[in-house]
Amino acid sequence: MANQLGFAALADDTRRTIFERAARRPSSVGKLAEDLDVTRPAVSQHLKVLLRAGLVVQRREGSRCIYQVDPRGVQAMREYLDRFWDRALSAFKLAAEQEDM
Amino acid sequence: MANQLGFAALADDTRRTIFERAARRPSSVGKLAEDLDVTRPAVSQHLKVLLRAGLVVQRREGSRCIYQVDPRGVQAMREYLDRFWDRALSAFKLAAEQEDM
DNA sequence: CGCATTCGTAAGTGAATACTTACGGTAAGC
DNA sequence: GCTTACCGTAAGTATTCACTTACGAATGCG
Repeated sequence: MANQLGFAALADDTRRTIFERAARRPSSVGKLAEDLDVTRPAVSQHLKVLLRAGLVVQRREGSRCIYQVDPRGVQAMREYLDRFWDRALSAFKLAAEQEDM
Repeated sequence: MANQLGFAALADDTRRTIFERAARRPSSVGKLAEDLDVTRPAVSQHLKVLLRAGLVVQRREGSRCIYQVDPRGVQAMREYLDRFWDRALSAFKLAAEQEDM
């Protein structure tokens, strides 16, 4: 859930902005689309991607749809990345040590 | 240096594989392309993206070009992500507290 | 010098994707 | 019931992007 999808979901500028807005406060689609140089349907599609990546959750409130960050997905993504960097750096250090010999 | 470029650089499967190989040991382009289902020029192009993201560095060795992980870039990317997740989660918690009142 | 190795890049192609407009469907207010 | 607000999705388009083949430049070796 938190690997390829997560990277791809946050690789887009507009989508990352939407995610950060949803993190600031749970908001409706129309609210998230305000002052954003893309149309509301575009925001809907971006939210769909963030949903599939497990980074946000949705909740109906009357006729509006509220999106907010899913802390579990964020946590999972964060842990995956920590392991990712750890592997990269530990392998690098190992290679550096072998270089010295 | 470590934001949009970093996300986009690691969003691609092939590129992430190449990065992990370069992390395991400094390698030439041809070595990185071995047993990879893309051609060597494709690997060259991927390395260019990783370079611009500051995740790897290159060094000439005779006629070969050795690529290895840049720990500074990795560290910078990691710190950027830590702040990114922290902002997202802290805003969520703040919103959750206001919800309780 | 001739030839092989290694690499980067230009040019072209097909697929993914970010975006738009148009439309239908559901909930709220009169 | 009718209109309005809010939203998701289908369809189409333009751009991005990952990939290939073809070529030229730089290094090493005989």
